[in-house]
Amino acid sequence: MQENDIKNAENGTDERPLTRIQKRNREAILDAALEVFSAQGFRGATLDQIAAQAGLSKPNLLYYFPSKEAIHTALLSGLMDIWLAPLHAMNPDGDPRDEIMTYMRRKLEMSREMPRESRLFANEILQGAPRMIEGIEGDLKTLVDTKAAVIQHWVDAGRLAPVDPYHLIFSIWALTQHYADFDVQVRAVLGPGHDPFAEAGNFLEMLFGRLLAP
Amino acid sequence: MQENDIKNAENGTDERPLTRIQKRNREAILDAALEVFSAQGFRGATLDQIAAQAGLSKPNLLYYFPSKEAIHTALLSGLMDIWLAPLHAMNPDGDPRDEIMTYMRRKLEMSREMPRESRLFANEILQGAPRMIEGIEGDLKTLVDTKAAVIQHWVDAGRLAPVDPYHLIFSIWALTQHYADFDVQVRAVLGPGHDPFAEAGNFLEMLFGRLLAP
DNA sequence: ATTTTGTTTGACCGACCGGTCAGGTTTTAT
DNA sequence: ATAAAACCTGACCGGTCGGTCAAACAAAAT
Repeated sequence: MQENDIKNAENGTDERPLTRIQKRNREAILDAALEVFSAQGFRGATLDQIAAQAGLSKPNLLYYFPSKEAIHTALLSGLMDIWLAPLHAMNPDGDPRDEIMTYMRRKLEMSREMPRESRLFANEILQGAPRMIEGIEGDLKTLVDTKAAVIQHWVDAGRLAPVDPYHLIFSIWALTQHYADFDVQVRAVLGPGHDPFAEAGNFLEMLFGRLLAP
Repeated sequence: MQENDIKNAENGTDERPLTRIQKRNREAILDAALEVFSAQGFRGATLDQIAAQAGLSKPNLLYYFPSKEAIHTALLSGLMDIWLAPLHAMNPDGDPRDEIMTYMRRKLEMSREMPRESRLFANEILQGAPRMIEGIEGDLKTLVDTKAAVIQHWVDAGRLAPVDPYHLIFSIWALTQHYADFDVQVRAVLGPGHDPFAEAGNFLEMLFGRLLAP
């Protein structure tokens, strides 16, 4: 007989620890799926494309994930936390302008270093967020509500120019993610010899600097 | 015998004038295609969806347009002019701040009244603009270059706060289109009882007012 | 009234889609 | 060494994809 009831101490579900091969292939699949989903959207992407990108056969993909849907869900849920981290890090006890400027800088940095993730989210929301609306109405709204209240307190205390906290946050999202999501357009318009993200950094420093000045 | 060589005076191609039925059905198809393409992207959309939305049979679609690709192209080329119109209307002889604020207001108005068109463009650019890169590198870049030069002259003449003209235009695009493209997210975060576009109007008036103040 | 032209559709095609499965191969545990 | 477990694949399945076509139908011109 065989000891079979392995319990994972972290979550109580019965999961065996991942083998080297499982770890390597799951990562390869998720990376390939990020590449393809972010460039094609969910419906536009195919398992064959993802398999080819990952260097695996299609049946082998489905050995590690039960369905196309499951791969997509795994990507989105894994990314939600990463995406919210910079906003989560905004400190109510810090200096108002510093905190908001730091948040903006971190979001721009994420756009530069994780453009595929940004485009994955953009694709999903553009298409009505059918597989993400729960997380948006839940975790995301809760976090934004919390941080918007913090900003509102700063405004009420006269420590910040009077701005609508929600639309301030939206403006940071819009401006920073634009450089990842519309990268092709930005580069085509600017032409060669430009560093869009570096220029955006300077521009956004000035824009938000002026917006938040008392 | 029949007089058959009808020449269109406008472009020299031999096109008969459109029938009432042709006009009606072409419009129905393009409207349905806008609905579906903007919500699903090119690859994600199907001819059956478009046909159903238009109230026509699939073969009948292909009686009016030779292919899925042709419908998409017709939509994009028809929309490019509409999309560029507000920027085109920016008057070099007008008051700098008025001209830029008016441009921002028109873009926000377009986001409110033509969200499907905005999402169609967003989908295309997100996915690398494979069917639009020509127009972006051509007409769009040319127009932006021209207007950026105008803005730069305003800055050089001290009539406007010193801003990078290209990124000023990008910021207007990002902020106004965000409310159309990410409508689902914006509404989910704000919750019920909000008019996102009205609030955005107020917020952007203040934001660009402060940015452009001398 | 009839012929010509324009419009519409059901049936169908090959290609591709997500997903399955039996069986082979490699790795790991004993 | 060998048995068990984990890993991988070619062949295949039913459904959907974009697109075709012959034939029926409707509108307009004569």
